[in-house]
Amino acid sequence: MPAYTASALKAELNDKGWRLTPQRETILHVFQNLPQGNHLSAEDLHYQLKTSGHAISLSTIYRTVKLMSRMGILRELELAEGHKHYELNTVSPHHHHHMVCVQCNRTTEFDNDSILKQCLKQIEKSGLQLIDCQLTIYTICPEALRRGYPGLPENWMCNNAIAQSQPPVQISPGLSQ
Amino acid sequence: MPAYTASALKAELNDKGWRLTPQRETILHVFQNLPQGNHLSAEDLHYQLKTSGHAISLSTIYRTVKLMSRMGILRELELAEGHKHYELNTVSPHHHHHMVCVQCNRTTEFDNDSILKQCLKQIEKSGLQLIDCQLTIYTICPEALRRGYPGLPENWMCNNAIAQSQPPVQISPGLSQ
DNA sequence: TTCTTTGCAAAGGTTTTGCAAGCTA
DNA sequence: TAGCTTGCAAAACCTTTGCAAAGAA
Repeated sequence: MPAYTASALKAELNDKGWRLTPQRETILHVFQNLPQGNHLSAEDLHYQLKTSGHAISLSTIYRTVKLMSRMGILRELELAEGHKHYELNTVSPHHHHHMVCVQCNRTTEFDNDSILKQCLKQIEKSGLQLIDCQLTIYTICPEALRRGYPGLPENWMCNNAIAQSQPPVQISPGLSQ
Repeated sequence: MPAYTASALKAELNDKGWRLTPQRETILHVFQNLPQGNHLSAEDLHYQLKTSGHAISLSTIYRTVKLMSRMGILRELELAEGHKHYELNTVSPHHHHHMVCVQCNRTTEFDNDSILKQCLKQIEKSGLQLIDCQLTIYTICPEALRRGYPGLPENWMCNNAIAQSQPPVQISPGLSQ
Protein backbone atom coordinates (compact mmCIF):
# COMPACT_ATOMS: atom_id res chain seq x y z
CA MET A 1 0.00 0.00 0.00
CA PRO A 2 1.46 3.28 -1.12
CA ALA A 3 2.27 5.71 1.65
CA TYR A 4 1.47 8.62 -0.59
CA THR A 5 -1.42 8.37 -3.03
CA ALA A 6 -1.88 9.95 -6.41
CA SER A 7 -4.77 11.98 -5.07
CA ALA A 8 -2.62 13.33 -2.26
CA LEU A 9 -0.09 14.30 -4.89
CA LYS A 10 -2.79 15.96 -6.94
CA ALA A 11 -4.07 17.91 -3.96
CA GLU A 12 -0.61 19.10 -3.09
CA LEU A 13 0.14 20.08 -6.67
CA ASN A 14 -3.13 21.89 -7.18
CA ASP A 15 -2.60 23.75 -3.98
CA LYS A 16 0.40 25.40 -5.64
CA GLY A 17 -1.37 25.97 -8.92
CA TRP A 18 0.33 22.98 -10.50
CA ARG A 19 -1.17 19.96 -12.21
CA LEU A 20 -1.23 16.23 -11.91
CA THR A 21 -0.21 14.66 -15.18
CA PRO A 22 0.02 11.01 -16.18
CA GLN A 23 3.80 11.39 -16.28
CA ARG A 24 3.98 12.65 -12.72
CA GLU A 25 1.70 9.90 -11.51
CA THR A 26 3.71 7.25 -13.32
CA ILE A 27 6.94 8.46 -11.81
CA LEU A 28 5.44 8.44 -8.34
CA HIS A 29 4.37 4.85 -8.89
CA VAL A 30 7.81 3.74 -9.91
CA PHE A 31 9.29 5.05 -6.70
CA GLN A 32 6.54 3.53 -4.62
CA ASN A 33 7.17 0.13 -6.12
CA LEU A 34 10.93 0.34 -5.84
CA PRO A 35 12.31 -2.33 -3.51
CA GLN A 36 13.60 -0.97 -0.25
CA GLY A 37 17.24 0.00 -0.59
CA ASN A 38 17.17 0.93 -4.27
CA HIS A 39 17.53 4.38 -5.66
CA LEU A 40 17.35 5.54 -9.25
CA SER A 41 19.19 8.09 -11.31
CA ALA A 42 17.29 10.10 -13.90
CA GLU A 43 18.80 7.88 -16.54
CA ASP A 44 17.79 4.69 -14.67
CA LEU A 45 14.26 5.95 -14.39
CA HIS A 46 14.17 6.88 -18.05
CA TYR A 47 15.38 3.45 -19.08
CA GLN A 48 13.07 1.60 -16.74
CA LEU A 49 10.04 3.52 -17.98
CA LYS A 50 11.00 3.03 -21.59
CA THR A 51 11.43 -0.71 -21.28
CA SER A 52 8.13 -1.06 -19.46
CA GLY A 53 6.29 0.76 -22.20
CA HIS A 54 5.73 4.02 -20.34
CA ALA A 55 8.34 6.16 -22.02
CA ILE A 56 8.70 9.64 -20.59
CA SER A 57 11.17 12.13 -21.96
CA LEU A 58 14.37 12.70 -20.06
CA SER A 59 13.68 16.37 -19.59
CA THR A 60 10.33 15.65 -18.01
CA ILE A 61 12.01 13.17 -15.74
CA TYR A 62 14.57 15.72 -14.64
CA ARG A 63 11.88 18.32 -14.10
CA THR A 64 9.72 15.91 -12.15
CA VAL A 65 12.30 14.48 -9.79
CA LYS A 66 13.47 17.98 -9.03
CA LEU A 67 9.95 19.15 -8.35
CA MET A 68 9.18 16.15 -6.17
CA SER A 69 12.40 16.60 -4.25
CA ARG A 70 11.53 20.18 -3.53
CA MET A 71 8.09 19.11 -2.43
CA GLY A 72 9.68 16.66 -0.03
CA ILE A 73 8.29 13.58 -1.79
CA LEU A 74 11.63 12.37 -3.05
CA ARG A 75 15.03 12.40 -1.49
CA GLU A 76 17.97 13.48 -3.61
CA LEU A 77 21.10 11.45 -2.94
CA GLU A 78 24.62 12.47 -3.81
CA LEU A 79 26.59 9.29 -3.62
CA ALA A 80 29.78 10.34 -5.32
CA GLU A 81 28.96 8.71 -8.62
CA GLY A 82 28.81 11.85 -10.68
CA HIS A 83 25.04 12.03 -10.82
CA LYS A 84 22.17 12.19 -8.41
CA HIS A 85 19.99 9.34 -7.29
CA TYR A 86 16.45 9.52 -5.99
CA GLU A 87 14.31 7.52 -3.62
CA LEU A 88 11.09 8.10 -1.72
CA ASN A 89 11.56 10.42 1.21
CA THR A 90 9.82 8.34 3.82
CA VAL A 91 10.40 9.76 7.24
CA SER A 92 9.79 6.65 9.20
CA PRO A 93 10.20 3.73 9.51
CA HIS A 94 12.48 3.66 6.48
CA HIS A 95 14.66 6.66 7.10
CA HIS A 96 18.23 5.54 6.59
CA HIS A 97 21.75 6.59 5.74
CA HIS A 98 24.46 5.47 3.35
CA MET A 99 27.95 4.09 3.49
CA VAL A 100 30.02 4.43 0.32
CA CYS A 101 33.35 2.95 -0.67
CA VAL A 102 35.47 5.74 -2.14
CA GLN A 103 37.20 3.26 -4.38
CA CYS A 104 34.33 1.42 -6.05
CA ASN A 105 31.34 3.58 -5.02
CA ARG A 106 29.47 0.59 -3.79
CA THR A 107 26.77 1.72 -1.41
CA THR A 108 25.14 0.17 1.61
CA GLU A 109 22.26 1.48 3.62
CA PHE A 110 22.14 1.50 7.35
CA ASP A 111 19.72 2.64 9.99
CA ASN A 112 20.60 4.65 13.00
CA ASP A 113 17.89 6.39 14.92
CA SER A 114 20.15 8.51 17.00
CA ILE A 115 21.32 10.40 13.93
CA LEU A 116 17.84 11.58 13.15
CA LYS A 117 17.51 12.58 16.77
CA GLN A 118 20.69 14.64 16.57
CA CYS A 119 19.39 16.34 13.46
CA LEU A 120 16.16 17.25 15.11
CA LYS A 121 18.06 18.62 18.05
CA GLN A 122 20.27 20.67 15.76
CA ILE A 123 17.36 21.96 13.73
CA GLU A 124 15.42 22.91 16.80
CA LYS A 125 18.38 24.86 18.07
CA SER A 126 18.31 26.93 14.86
CA GLY A 127 14.56 27.36 14.73
CA LEU A 128 14.42 25.89 11.25
CA GLN A 129 12.41 23.14 9.63
CA LEU A 130 13.87 19.76 8.80
CA ILE A 131 13.37 18.58 5.24
CA ASP A 132 15.84 15.74 5.22
CA CYS A 133 19.09 14.68 6.76
CA GLN A 134 21.62 12.39 5.20
CA LEU A 135 24.67 10.93 6.79
CA THR A 136 27.16 9.59 4.33
CA ILE A 137 30.05 7.56 5.59
CA TYR A 138 32.98 7.36 3.24
CA THR A 139 34.97 4.24 3.69
CA ILE A 140 37.29 2.00 1.81
CA CYS A 141 37.08 -1.70 1.20
CA PRO A 142 39.82 -3.48 3.17
CA GLU A 143 41.08 -5.12 0.03
CA ALA A 144 41.70 -1.79 -1.68
CA LEU A 145 43.60 -0.50 1.31
CA ARG A 146 45.79 -3.55 1.40
CA ARG A 147 46.57 -3.14 -2.27
CA GLY A 148 47.84 0.37 -1.77
CA TYR A 149 44.91 2.72 -2.27
CA PRO A 150 45.04 5.57 -3.37
CA GLY A 151 47.85 4.38 -5.60
CA LEU A 152 45.86 1.74 -7.43
CA PRO A 153 45.83 1.28 -11.19
CA GLU A 154 43.04 3.19 -12.75
CA ASN A 155 40.68 0.35 -13.42
CA TRP A 156 41.37 -1.80 -10.45
CA MET A 157 38.19 -2.62 -8.60
CA CYS A 158 37.41 -3.99 -5.16
CA ASN A 159 35.88 -7.39 -5.70
CA ASN A 160 35.14 -8.00 -2.11
CA ALA A 161 33.26 -4.81 -1.70
CA ILE A 162 31.32 -3.50 1.21
CA ALA A 163 27.94 -4.72 0.05
CA GLN A 164 26.59 -7.33 -2.24
CA SER A 165 23.16 -5.77 -2.29
CA GLN A 166 23.99 -3.20 -4.94
CA PRO A 167 25.40 -3.99 -8.35
CA PRO A 168 28.88 -2.53 -8.76
CA VAL A 169 28.88 0.87 -10.37
CA GLN A 170 31.63 2.02 -12.64
CA ILE A 171 34.81 3.10 -10.95
CA SER A 172 35.38 6.77 -11.25
CA PRO A 173 38.11 7.47 -13.77
CA GLY A 174 41.59 7.21 -12.37
CA LEU A 175 43.97 9.98 -11.67
CA SER A 176 46.88 8.69 -13.62
CA GLN A 177 47.02 9.02 -17.31
CA MET B 1 50.70 26.94 11.85
CA PRO B 2 49.69 24.50 9.17
CA ALA B 3 48.53 21.14 10.43
CA TYR B 4 49.96 19.44 7.39
CA THR B 5 53.25 20.67 5.99
CA ALA B 6 54.52 20.68 2.44
CA SER B 7 57.22 18.24 3.39
CA ALA B 8 54.70 15.85 4.85
CA LEU B 9 52.82 16.11 1.59
CA LYS B 10 56.00 15.45 -0.33
CA ALA B 11 56.79 12.40 1.73
CA GLU B 12 53.37 10.99 1.27
CA LEU B 13 53.41 11.62 -2.46
CA ASN B 14 56.85 10.19 -2.97
CA ASP B 15 55.84 7.15 -1.03
CA LYS B 16 53.39 6.38 -3.84
CA GLY B 17 55.83 7.26 -6.58
CA TRP B 18 54.23 10.65 -7.10
CA ARG B 19 55.79 14.10 -7.02
CA LEU B 20 55.49 17.34 -5.17
CA THR B 21 55.00 20.18 -7.64
CA PRO B 22 54.68 23.90 -7.04
CA GLN B 23 51.05 23.65 -8.10
CA ARG B 24 50.26 21.00 -5.53
CA GLU B 25 52.03 22.95 -2.82
CA THR B 26 50.20 26.14 -3.74
CA ILE B 27 46.85 24.43 -3.63
CA LEU B 28 47.61 22.95 -0.23
CA HIS B 29 48.47 26.43 1.01
CA VAL B 30 45.23 27.92 -0.18
CA PHE B 31 43.26 25.37 1.79
CA GLN B 32 45.42 25.83 4.85
CA ASN B 33 44.82 29.55 4.81
CA LEU B 34 41.13 29.29 4.17
CA PRO B 35 39.12 30.73 7.05
CA GLN B 36 37.32 28.10 9.08
CA GLY B 37 33.91 27.44 7.59
CA ASN B 38 34.79 28.17 3.98
CA HIS B 39 34.97 25.66 1.21
CA LEU B 40 35.96 26.12 -2.40
CA SER B 41 34.78 24.70 -5.68
CA ALA B 42 37.32 23.95 -8.39
CA GLU B 43 36.19 27.11 -10.11
CA ASP B 44 36.54 29.18 -6.93
CA LEU B 45 40.03 27.89 -6.44
CA HIS B 46 40.93 28.61 -10.03
CA TYR B 47 39.67 32.16 -9.77
CA GLN B 48 41.30 32.81 -6.43
CA LEU B 49 44.67 31.57 -7.68
CA LYS B 50 44.40 33.56 -10.87
CA THR B 51 43.63 36.82 -9.13
CA SER B 52 46.44 36.32 -6.66
CA GLY B 53 48.94 35.82 -9.44
CA HIS B 54 49.40 32.07 -9.02
CA ALA B 55 47.35 30.89 -11.98
CA ILE B 56 47.00 27.13 -12.24
CA SER B 57 45.06 25.50 -15.02
CA LEU B 58 41.61 24.21 -14.28
CA SER B 59 42.50 20.67 -15.26
CA THR B 60 45.38 20.62 -12.83
CA ILE B 61 43.06 21.90 -10.16
CA TYR B 62 40.56 19.17 -10.82
CA ARG B 63 43.29 16.55 -10.84
CA THR B 64 44.81 17.87 -7.65
CA VAL B 65 41.69 18.18 -5.53
CA LYS B 66 40.69 14.71 -6.58
CA LEU B 67 44.08 13.33 -5.69
CA MET B 68 44.15 15.11 -2.36
CA SER B 69 40.66 13.92 -1.55
CA ARG B 70 41.65 10.36 -2.22
CA MET B 71 44.70 10.83 -0.06
CA GLY B 72 42.48 12.04 2.74
CA ILE B 73 43.94 15.56 2.77
CA LEU B 74 40.84 17.24 1.45
CA ARG B 75 37.21 16.57 2.08
CA GLU B 76 34.84 16.54 -0.87
CA LEU B 77 31.51 18.14 -0.10
CA GLU B 78 28.31 17.67 -2.06
CA LEU B 79 26.15 20.52 -0.98
CA ALA B 80 23.46 20.35 -3.62
CA GLU B 81 24.80 23.22 -5.66
CA GLY B 82 25.55 21.20 -8.74
CA HIS B 83 29.26 21.02 -8.15
CA LYS B 84 31.60 19.80 -5.48
CA HIS B 85 33.29 21.89 -2.82
CA TYR B 86 36.50 21.13 -0.99
CA GLU B 87 37.95 21.89 2.39
CA LEU B 88 40.76 20.52 4.54
CA ASN B 89 39.89 17.17 6.03
CA THR B 90 40.92 17.87 9.58
CA VAL B 91 39.78 15.12 11.85
CA SER B 92 39.73 17.01 15.06
CA PRO B 93 39.04 19.50 16.50
CA HIS B 94 37.45 20.91 13.38
CA HIS B 95 35.41 17.99 12.17
CA HIS B 96 31.97 19.34 11.42
CA HIS B 97 28.80 18.91 9.42
CA HIS B 98 26.63 21.08 7.21
CA MET B 99 23.16 22.47 7.16
CA VAL B 100 21.89 23.65 3.78
CA CYS B 101 18.84 25.64 2.82
CA VAL B 102 17.24 23.89 -0.15
CA GLN B 103 15.95 27.19 -1.43
CA CYS B 104 19.05 29.37 -1.45
CA ASN B 105 21.79 26.80 -0.80
CA ARG B 106 23.20 28.85 1.97
CA THR B 107 25.30 26.66 4.18
CA THR B 108 26.12 26.66 7.86
CA GLU B 109 28.53 24.45 9.69
CA PHE B 110 27.80 22.80 12.96
CA ASP B 111 29.61 20.50 15.33
CA ASN B 112 28.18 17.44 16.88
CA ASP B 113 30.48 14.90 18.42
CA SER B 114 27.91 12.21 18.79
CA ILE B 115 27.57 11.91 15.04
CA LEU B 116 31.21 11.00 14.64
CA LYS B 117 30.75 8.51 17.44
CA GLN B 118 27.82 6.90 15.67
CA CYS B 119 29.87 6.66 12.49
CA LEU B 120 32.70 4.97 14.27
CA LYS B 121 30.27 2.55 15.82
CA GLN B 122 28.73 1.81 12.44
CA ILE B 123 32.08 1.39 10.75
CA GLU B 124 33.35 -0.88 13.46
CA LYS B 125 30.30 -3.06 13.05
CA SER B 126 31.22 -3.52 9.38
CA GLY B 127 34.93 -4.01 9.94
CA LEU B 128 35.77 -1.17 7.58
CA GLN B 129 37.91 1.91 7.82
CA LEU B 130 36.47 5.39 8.21
CA ILE B 131 37.69 7.97 5.74
CA ASP B 132 35.15 10.64 6.37
CA CYS B 133 31.57 11.07 7.43
CA GLN B 134 29.33 13.92 6.48
CA LEU B 135 25.94 14.69 7.82
CA THR B 136 24.01 17.11 5.69
CA ILE B 137 20.81 18.55 7.02
CA TYR B 138 18.48 19.93 4.39
CA THR B 139 16.33 22.67 5.68
CA ILE B 140 14.42 25.65 4.50
CA CYS B 141 14.61 29.24 5.61
CA PRO B 142 11.44 30.18 7.51
CA GLU B 143 10.87 33.10 5.21
CA ALA B 144 10.78 30.89 2.12
CA LEU B 145 8.30 28.55 3.75
CA ARG B 146 6.06 31.43 4.68
CA ARG B 147 6.16 32.67 1.13
CA GLY B 148 4.95 29.37 -0.26
CA TYR B 149 8.01 27.27 -1.04
CA PRO B 150 8.27 25.22 -3.24
CA GLY B 151 6.00 27.41 -5.32
CA LEU B 152 8.24 30.45 -5.34
CA PRO B 153 9.10 32.43 -8.44
CA GLU B 154 12.25 31.20 -9.99
CA ASN B 155 14.57 33.90 -8.83
CA TRP B 156 13.13 34.62 -5.47
CA MET B 157 15.76 34.35 -2.78
CA CYS B 158 15.67 34.06 0.99
CA ASN B 159 17.13 37.26 2.30
CA ASN B 160 17.01 36.26 5.86
CA ALA B 161 18.84 33.06 5.27
CA ILE B 162 20.10 30.54 7.74
CA ALA B 163 23.60 31.96 7.95
CA GLN B 164 25.32 35.21 7.35
CA SER B 165 28.74 33.63 7.38
CA GLN B 166 28.61 32.50 3.76
CA PRO B 167 28.00 34.77 0.81
CA PRO B 168 24.80 33.79 -0.95
CA VAL B 169 25.38 31.40 -3.78
CA GLN B 170 23.30 31.49 -6.91
CA ILE B 171 19.92 29.96 -6.63
CA SER B 172 19.60 26.82 -8.63
CA PRO B 173 17.54 27.40 -11.73
CA GLY B 174 13.81 27.31 -11.09
CA LEU B 175 11.39 24.69 -12.17
CA SER B 176 8.92 26.90 -13.90
CA GLN B 177 9.54 28.19 -17.31
C1' DT C 1 67.36 10.36 -17.76
C1' DT C 2 63.01 8.56 -16.66
C1' DC C 3 58.54 9.09 -15.79
C1' DT C 4 55.18 12.11 -13.61
C1' DT C 5 52.77 16.32 -14.16
C1' DT C 6 51.21 20.37 -16.48
C1' DG C 7 48.43 23.23 -19.73
C1' DC C 8 45.71 23.45 -23.57
C1' DA C 9 41.99 22.24 -26.26
C1' DA C 10 38.63 19.06 -27.16
C1' DA C 11 35.43 15.70 -25.61
C1' DG C 12 32.27 13.58 -22.25
C1' DG C 13 28.40 13.10 -19.33
C1' DT C 14 24.68 15.09 -16.81
C1' DT C 15 21.28 18.51 -16.40
C1' DT C 16 18.80 22.59 -18.04
C1' DT C 17 16.26 25.39 -21.32
C1' DG C 18 13.56 27.52 -25.50
C1' DC C 19 9.77 26.68 -28.01
C1' DA C 20 5.66 24.82 -30.20
C1' DA C 21 2.13 21.51 -29.37
C1' DG C 22 -0.70 19.09 -26.01
C1' DC C 23 -3.36 18.71 -22.03
C1' DT C 24 -5.20 19.74 -17.12
C1' DA C 25 -8.17 22.40 -14.22
C1' DT D 1 -10.15 28.72 -22.31
C1' DA D 2 -5.95 29.88 -19.86
C1' DG D 3 -1.78 28.60 -18.75
C1' DC D 4 0.87 24.65 -16.97
C1' DT D 5 3.38 20.70 -18.88
C1' DT D 6 5.47 17.84 -22.31
C1' DG D 7 8.90 16.42 -25.83
C1' DC D 8 12.41 17.58 -28.74
C1' DA D 9 16.66 19.48 -29.83
C1' DA D 10 20.07 22.48 -28.56
C1' DA D 11 22.68 24.59 -25.05
C1' DA D 12 24.87 24.94 -20.65
C1' DC D 13 27.65 23.23 -17.16
C1' DC D 14 30.97 20.76 -14.73
C1' DT D 15 34.56 17.49 -15.16
C1' DT D 16 37.68 14.45 -17.61
C1' DT D 17 41.04 13.23 -21.12
C1' DG D 18 44.70 13.08 -25.10
C1' DC D 19 48.82 14.89 -26.15
C1' DA D 20 53.13 17.42 -26.40
C1' DA D 21 56.11 20.12 -23.55
C1' DA D 22 57.95 20.96 -18.97
C1' DG D 23 59.71 19.50 -14.70
C1' DA D 24 60.68 16.50 -10.35
C1' DA D 25 63.38 12.72 -8.54
